[in-house]
Parts: sequence; structure tokens; C-alpha cells
Amino acid sequence: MPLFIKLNADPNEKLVAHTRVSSTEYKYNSGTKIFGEKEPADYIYQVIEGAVRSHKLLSDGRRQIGAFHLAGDIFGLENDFHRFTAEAIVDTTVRLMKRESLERVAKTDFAIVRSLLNMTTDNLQHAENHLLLLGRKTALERVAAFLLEMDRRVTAAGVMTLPMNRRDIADYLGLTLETVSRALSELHKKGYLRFSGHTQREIVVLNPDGLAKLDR
Amino acid sequence: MPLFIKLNADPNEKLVAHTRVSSTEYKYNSGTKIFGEKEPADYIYQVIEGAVRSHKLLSDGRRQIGAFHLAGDIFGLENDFHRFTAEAIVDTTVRLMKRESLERVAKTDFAIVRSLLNMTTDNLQHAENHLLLLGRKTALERVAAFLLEMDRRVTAAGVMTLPMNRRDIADYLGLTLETVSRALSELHKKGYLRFSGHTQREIVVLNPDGLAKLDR
DNA sequence: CGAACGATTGACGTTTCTCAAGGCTGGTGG
DNA sequence: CCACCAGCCTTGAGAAACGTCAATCGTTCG
Repeated sequence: MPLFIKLNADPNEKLVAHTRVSSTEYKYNSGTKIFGEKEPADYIYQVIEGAVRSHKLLSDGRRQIGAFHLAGDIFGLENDFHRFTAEAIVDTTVRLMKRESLERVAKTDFAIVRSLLNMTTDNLQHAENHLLLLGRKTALERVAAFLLEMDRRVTAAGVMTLPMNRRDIADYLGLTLETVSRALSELHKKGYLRFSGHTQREIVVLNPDGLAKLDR
Repeated sequence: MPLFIKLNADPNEKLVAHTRVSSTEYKYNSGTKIFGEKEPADYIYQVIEGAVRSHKLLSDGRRQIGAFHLAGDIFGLENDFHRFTAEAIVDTTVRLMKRESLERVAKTDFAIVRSLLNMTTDNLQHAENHLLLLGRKTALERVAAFLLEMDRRVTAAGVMTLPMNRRDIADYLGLTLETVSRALSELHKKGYLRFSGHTQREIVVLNPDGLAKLDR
């Protein structure tokens, strides 16, 4: 089991980009890039521990996060080139698989192609629901929907600890961080949620049915 | 080649919903529903002539159109239940295929599964780009992007005749029809486009590069 | 011909964004 | 140990973008 450190070439990024810990597992420090948009998609990834964001940028820096990937999620599944940039939100361990070898197996194994199709369909479905959110929901509805999605996905016995900051949430929901903050304050004031720890990222959803109504 | 008329049960829709013209082709009158969200996805569809919109609704009627389907496009490709409602925008002929029979073929034919995966990936890619548009682009950028997309897809020797009205465009772009109208007026005033016929749906893009710059 | 529909335009309202200030927390170094 | 600093979050005030409401115009179709 080889172990080495690779330094990332981009000086804008934190220096220790990822650490190889086993034949297929890598660690990425919080804030580091895993892959970039338009780079060749040589690997697909699975989150072992931590959290990842996938985003696109406009030329002037506006950012849209397409998805958050949490423990267990597979991401980077693309045909030739990555369509998103992926970055670790917190210190994150991922498992890698060469796409080429997957392609090779897929040529003969029906179950593999089928599961590729299923994963792509799941991603499509998530994107389709997000289109409705971004195109037609109000700020409060978006934040309510976000909390419900995360509550469903993190499942840590009542209290959820969000790995992402307000700016990430905003760029996922097509809002500004201030608007997200205001919406959370309003939901708190109205009793839909409670801030649990001493950071504002630990949230307890007190009234999921109420949030679901706010959402539509 | 059997030929019959089927009356649609929903009184809100125009009466003649679709007409069978051959063993696998149907005609849908402008404005009629082809399938509804959450209905069983028994068929997949290909547009032979005309145009179709796929949308989701919120409980209070807000609508998000996820895609327009033009001649040649395949739509309704879903696993169990339709995730969108599909409606003919103009009088439209579609070809139907039983999904079940496709599934059966797909169990043994690698090329079919592969092309299902490719189509799903194309849909995903379109949705991902649309997320960026809905989440982060201004009204003018959205309309410019829309015109470029349609210009690329309709390609009728310079002039394009849009099948959809301003409300459809608005619900595709996450705007109101008035905002779309104002953006088109502005693009016209600035010389990016010209209204060709006596309807305002015939548009000639005079400066695609300029539009692309407006977009980002 | 008249009604219905689609599009444009104007005036005004509302939501969200922008800019700015201040608080809290956690880490660092004196 | 404490002061300081940086990062993150909240909150407020004002600005901007977009939505709403309403009037008008042209076209289509019965």
C-alpha cells in the first residue's frame, strides 16, 4: 500500500492537494480541487468521507453549484471531459476508479451498463427538480427545499451538520449568501429550525412538514 | 393502416387530442397534452413534425419548462413514470414506441442500452447547462442564450420561426413573458436581431457572435 | 365584424442583490 | 493566557433587476 504526498501545481490552491492512502483512496484537503471542468474524465469518484461540491463558472466568476456529493455518492461520471469542477468542501477521502477499466467491463457486463444508466438517470432527475427550484421558487422556498434535501441525506440522528458554508448554499440555490442567511433567520424565527451547536452549521429541523409546505 | 379519432377526456383541453395516422404515428393538435407528470411511462416518443414542451408545475401553477422537443428529438424517455408533462406547442406528429419492447430489446442488444445511456447523458448535459442559466444569468443573457440555442436547432436558412409563444419562452428561462418581450425589444433595438415576418415569432439573428458575447 | 389571442410598452411594486458594518469563533503568536 | 486576526455569519440600508398590473395594438379566426 504505497503512500505519498502530491503537491498541487496551482498556487491559488492550498498546497497539499491530496494524499494517497491506499491503492484507490485519496484524501483532499478542504477547499482543494479534485478535477476541473473540461479536463479529461479519466477517473470516476466515490466519496468515502467528507463532502464535495460540483460547479460551473461564468467568465466573470458567477458560480452555479450543480450538486453536493456526500459520503457514498459517486461523482465525476462523464463521457469524455468533466462538465463540472469538483472541490472538497471539507477534508475528504474519495475512492477512485479508472474510467477506462469501467468502460472495458461495461462492454461485456450488462449489469454495469445498466447501473451506469441508472446513475445517470438519478443525476438527471436531480437536475430536473433543481431546474424547477432555480427557475420558479422564491428564496424561502429554495432554502426550505435545501434543508429538506440535506435532512434526508445526512441523517445524523436529529441534528445535521452542514459541511458547506453560506456561500456554497447560495451558489447551489441561485441566491446570494445574505439572502440565504436571511431566509434561515426567518425560518428560525418562525420555529421551523433550531441552531444546535455553537456554529451555525449545526441545524435541527423542527418541523419538516412545515418546511415541505413552505416549499410546495 | 388504421385511422381513428380519439377524444380526450379532459374538458380543459381542446377536443380532438390526437389522431392515429399509421401504426406508430400520432398527431396532436396544438395545445394538447401528450402525457402527464407521474403517469406511467409506457411509450417513448419522437417528434416527426411540430414541437413539444416538457414542463413541471408547482401547486400554485408556476411552471418550469425543462426542454423543447423539435423535429427528430426523442422525449418521454423515463424509467417508470413521466417526470414532466408533455404538450404539443403546435400541431405535431409524433412516432411512438412501446417502452416495454425497447426494454426487452435492450436486455440483449448492447448498442441499444448504450444509446439509451447516450441519450440520457445528452439530456443531463442540457439540464446542467440550464441550471447555470437559471441560477446565475441575467434576463438579457438568458434570452440571448435561448436565441442561440434555437438558431442552432431550427436552422431554416437564416430565418427561424419559433413554434412557442412568449409565455413558453419565459417559463423555459425562468422569467415573465413581459421580461422576455422587453429583452427581445432591446436586442432588436441594438441590432442583434430582426423580426422577419408579420408575426413576431419569425426572427433573424443578425449577430450571433454578439449574442454569444452577451451570454458568456 | 367582433371577440380572442398574443405581443409590446409603461408605471409601479416587490424581491433580491449590493455594499457596509459588526459580532462570533477559532487559531496564532507574543 | 490573552490579544489579535481571519473567516464566517448576520443584519441593515439603499439600489437594481425583475415582476405585476394595466392599457394598447395588431393578427387571426369564427
